Amino acid sequence: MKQEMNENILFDVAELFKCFADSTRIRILYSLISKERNVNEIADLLNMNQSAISHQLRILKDAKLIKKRRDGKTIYYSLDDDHVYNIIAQGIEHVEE
Amino acid sequence: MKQEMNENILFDVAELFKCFADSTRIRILYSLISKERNVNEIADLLNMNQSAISHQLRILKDAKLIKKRRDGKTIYYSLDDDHVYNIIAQGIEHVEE
DNA sequence: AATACATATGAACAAATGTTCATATATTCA
DNA sequence: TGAATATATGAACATTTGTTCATATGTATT
Repeated sequence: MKQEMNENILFDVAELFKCFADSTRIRILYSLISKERNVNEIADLLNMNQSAISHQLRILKDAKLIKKRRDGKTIYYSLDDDHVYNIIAQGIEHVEE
Repeated sequence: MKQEMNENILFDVAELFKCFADSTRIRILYSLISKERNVNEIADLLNMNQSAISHQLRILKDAKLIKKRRDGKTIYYSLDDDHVYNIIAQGIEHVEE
């Protein structure tokens, strides 16, 4: 990590971490570590309504943290990036100390 | 990372990431990677007023991401944890792709 | 003790954010 | 084509959040 850092990059990093900074979104991401899931499955798992989950999935998708795949009526979401797992793992390590 | 995850832990992880999810705070943390700094130094560096920085330092302190050391009138802040560096580094890696 | 310097804090305000509700879009199947 | 299922979206609302302003606290120096 170089000494002089572009302000814009740190701004983007903050934007990225916003995705991990909400318990709904982080539970969604965590649930996708083991396997891909569709929207209603996630909603059931988190015991939240489908609309709330859809809104959050869009945020995660825009941030390129997850990707989608359609199979008939169903849309499956999965993690899109290795960093996602690593960042969550670091976070868990920190809070578990 | 184990399969069944305590909901509370993920909640705490989200709380942790909130610290990294604001550009003021992440610029503060980034500025502390190279060396400890006092409050006014940080305020000058980020071109923000002293009060705003103090408020954010308190949040970072409460989250145990930074620690303080008094030397006379001056209080020096520094990073309190290895994970801080690692989490920021992962974040930068992701956005730089 | 009085002044100056460094930092912290509380209240107020504006801006950003997450959820809900109602409804729209897309796909499948009878 | 029409009904059923799965997902997406926009508006509204309440809550949270970050900054500013004024002021308080703590320390050193004269």
